[in-house]
Amino acid sequence: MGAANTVNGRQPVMADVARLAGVSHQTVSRVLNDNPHVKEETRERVLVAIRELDYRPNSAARTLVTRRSQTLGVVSFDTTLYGPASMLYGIEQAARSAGYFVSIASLRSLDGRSVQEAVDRLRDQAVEGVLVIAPQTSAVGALAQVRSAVPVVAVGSGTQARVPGAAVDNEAGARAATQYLLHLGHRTVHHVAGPSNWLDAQARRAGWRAVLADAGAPVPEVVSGDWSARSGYEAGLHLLDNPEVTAVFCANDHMALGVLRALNEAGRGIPGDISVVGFDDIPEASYFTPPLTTVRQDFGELGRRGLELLVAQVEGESGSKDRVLVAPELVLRGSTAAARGAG
Amino acid sequence: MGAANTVNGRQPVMADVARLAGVSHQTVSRVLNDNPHVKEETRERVLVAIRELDYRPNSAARTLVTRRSQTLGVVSFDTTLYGPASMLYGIEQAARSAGYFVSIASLRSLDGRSVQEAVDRLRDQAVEGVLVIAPQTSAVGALAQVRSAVPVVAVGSGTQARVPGAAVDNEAGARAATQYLLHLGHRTVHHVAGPSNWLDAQARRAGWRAVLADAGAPVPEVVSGDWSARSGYEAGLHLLDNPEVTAVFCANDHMALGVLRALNEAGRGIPGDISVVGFDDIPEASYFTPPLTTVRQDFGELGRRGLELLVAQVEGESGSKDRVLVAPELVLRGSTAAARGAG
DNA sequence: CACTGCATTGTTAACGCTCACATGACAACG
DNA sequence: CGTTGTCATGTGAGCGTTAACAATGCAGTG
Repeated sequence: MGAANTVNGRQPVMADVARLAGVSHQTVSRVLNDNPHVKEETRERVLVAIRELDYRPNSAARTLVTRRSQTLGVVSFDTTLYGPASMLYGIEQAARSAGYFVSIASLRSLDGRSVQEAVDRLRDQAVEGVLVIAPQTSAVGALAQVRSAVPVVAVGSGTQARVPGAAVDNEAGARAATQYLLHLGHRTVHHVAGPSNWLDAQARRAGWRAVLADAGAPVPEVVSGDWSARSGYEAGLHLLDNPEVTAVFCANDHMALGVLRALNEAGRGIPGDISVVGFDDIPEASYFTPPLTTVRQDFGELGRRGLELLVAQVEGESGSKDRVLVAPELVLRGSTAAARGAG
Repeated sequence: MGAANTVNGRQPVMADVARLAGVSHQTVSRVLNDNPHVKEETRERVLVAIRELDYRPNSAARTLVTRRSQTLGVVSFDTTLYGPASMLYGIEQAARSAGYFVSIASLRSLDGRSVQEAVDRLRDQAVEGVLVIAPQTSAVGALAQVRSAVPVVAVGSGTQARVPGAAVDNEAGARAATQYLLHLGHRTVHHVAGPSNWLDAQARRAGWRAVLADAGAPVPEVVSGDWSARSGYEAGLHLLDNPEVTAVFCANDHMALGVLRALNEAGRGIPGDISVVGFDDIPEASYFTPPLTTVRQDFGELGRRGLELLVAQVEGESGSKDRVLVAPELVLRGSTAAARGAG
């Protein structure tokens, strides 16, 4: 077998393959690019030579002449969180199957300058399009301002962003959760919201409020957190002050975890005394104490859809949609039950 | 101000800048590469022209001639998990500050072919080095076989990998956890292990066993899980069968969460009846019920150190280390207490 | 049999940059 | 006042690929 891998001590190039196969370099190029005007026998000979030398095309040279890098960029804020991490995973898979490479750039902070900086960084790499995972209003606002020669698509950034993107229908999810709690007979539902500068937090809060308003239920004051379990815990302590609380809808599972912890510590029964619902359905949610009723969103799917959107733009498909909404799903577990004295 | 961004409808190139500044393209190149042989006044003129046209160097052309892509590749298995996600984050930051771009490739499965495929994919992009986040023995084995013209470094892959890399000292962490439980007066410590094909799982198990052996404590049979909370829950159910269990060391926090859940359900007091220790210190660990004593490992640091290692290899620094061990730290919380009837 | 058309292959010129070397100016030196 | 050296700049080649066009051969056609 082959795998020489060097010719005169350097990486083999197209000309080396051509020489070995007894053809011109252009014929090698044709074989590589599946050009039909190559005799079958010649093609074979070239392929053998390629294998023999373990030749790999130089992507820089190809990019230089075709002006296509086959690379897409992903900008993300905190890939440590479950959501962004899962989206990134979905994105990479979709990119590969669409024939693109993926380059990443993470944001230092959320101001416009930082977003522009990351996009520039990717532009320097000649990416053909940019996908942004940054669900904060500031980031999205910055995004709308970004000067870019290439298409930019947002993923998971609420539904009102001024740039094309794929997002979960947060409002629908929040409505489903709130409605379910009301159906269980709770007089009203309290809400532990996410940071108000996150689009997702805004949408979930809006959905929750809309359902209460429609049902004529009182709309309690919102307690806000920062998505962390710690902030959920603090919100939980706050809710404990109010004996009327019987149902809580948390804007994400981590905060729900904190709430559960606060309630457990205080000896409140869940769901006996208080029902709790989360949002996200992180893998651990079924193993909370008690298992958490929550709204599942498929982050991987979101990433894939976002990437498809971007590819459509990059490849200039006319009439391609510029907005995709993914429906979330309410998952029932042990943290919710009928209100005391209700049906 | 400037930002013309096109010259005759195309992206500006070095020659356009040169013309505008009244110099040769080579002088522009010198300015861009901080060559000292440029008169200050000329440099200024060039910089102005660059800004005026919003010129950005074509990276493909530069890569073609310098044979350096300024890009490093990262191969990872499941970026959805907290550990890998955090490492990726650390890696990207370190890469940026070292002046490199980061391209990612995720693995479909863990066999050697898949690893080779991912590395090849990155090679096709002309990366100058590859960082692998894949802590399974199979992946590391495959890694040792990988044919690659560029340096390959593993991150978080136990301490015995046959390729250079950065890892947490899992054994030390496990020893610390086990020792602590023994000090609390527990007769012995049970272990919920990770999948046996993960190097981390092996090392943690080895550390646990070594301490028990040294202390002359009985070494109970190990219960194995797959890192998930679900498997921890099942392990917990299993442990409940044995009334002698008073202390459990879990190989990660998610499994510890499952164990907590099983014990809570069964009405066992934690830490009154049973003490539980985890490993990782995920952000939620302090909000488990009860808060989890665990072994903290700094994944971000791990990623940074791994990247530094890789950069040292890429830049051919002689005498550079090829192995870095990061020390973990035992974090005490509410899930552990002295054994009943002990000191 | 000259002529057209198609399949196959080769030749040459970009792509935009850096490297090696050439050039010109001007000061310092004997 | 020619020689040497140094700084600042320019010139030309080449990196490895694809695109455009040219050339060849061979079958089919009138």
